[in-house]
Amino acid sequence: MPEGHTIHRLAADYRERFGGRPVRVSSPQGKFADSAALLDGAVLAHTEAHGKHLFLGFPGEEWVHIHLGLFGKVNFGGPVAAAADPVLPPPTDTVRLRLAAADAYVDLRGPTTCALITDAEKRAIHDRLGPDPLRADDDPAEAWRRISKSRTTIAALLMDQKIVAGVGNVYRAEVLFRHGIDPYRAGRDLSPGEWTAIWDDLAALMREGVRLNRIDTVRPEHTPEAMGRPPRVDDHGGEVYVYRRAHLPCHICGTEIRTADLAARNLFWCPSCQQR
DNA sequence: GTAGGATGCTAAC
DNA sequence: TTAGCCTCCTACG
Repeated sequence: MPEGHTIHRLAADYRERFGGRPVRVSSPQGKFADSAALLDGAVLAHTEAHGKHLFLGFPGEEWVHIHLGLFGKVNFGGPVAAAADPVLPPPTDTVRLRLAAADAYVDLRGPTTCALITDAEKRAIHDRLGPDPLRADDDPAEAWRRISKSRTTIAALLMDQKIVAGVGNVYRAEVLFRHGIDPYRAGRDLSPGEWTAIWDDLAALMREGVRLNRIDTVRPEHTPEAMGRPPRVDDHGGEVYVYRRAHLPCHICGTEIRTADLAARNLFWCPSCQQR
């Protein structure tokens, strides 16, 4: 689940359900227990996302820094139904962080990072992240400065959070397909216009991802209905062109989708639609 | 029941 | 470049 759109969505969901209210803070799994005790009863004052990093702000410029990594999951819930005196279900023992109010809770499991940090430490995290297509004030030129000088492949550059924040393996594969760009092209071989188009498309796709809480990248004219084909089911919940479709025919040209290892991640692309 | 993978990242070699 | 971390789910016996 967790690419940047998930994290921005979580920032909004945490704010909507707990923002401005005092929250009970606990760490049933234990690894965040000391910090949870310090925060217990404090008001959740801010929530913010930058790329795949989530920040929960408490009074005194203290922040809970959360990074889901590959496995992290967040689960919102309410009281057990049909109880005369509504009670929240007890957390299971893998819950790293639970925030709870009288009528709602949110559980965090399996994150790479869940730590209490200072405002200065938070600033340092922002400083090492590139611009995020989902942050309105972020500047794509900052990313272009590095991409346009780099011999590294655009596929690797898009996954580098120092260069662009929030893009993961799905958006990487899909945006390159949508622009017909060979993933192995060097960053410096892209034109400024190509970069602008990629950035604008990422911003639009990821905004849609926040809204729907899933990744859909297939243009209306390429949906199965539009192309007169049987409906398809992508097993990660969204509709995509190439991600995890290795050896299946390309939706547009029928060529077999290829896959390869790139920087320890699976890359997917259509060798026919994505040339130059 | 078990193995293997997954939308991520970092430290160590 | 590799191992390691964190958890859950599916596929396969």
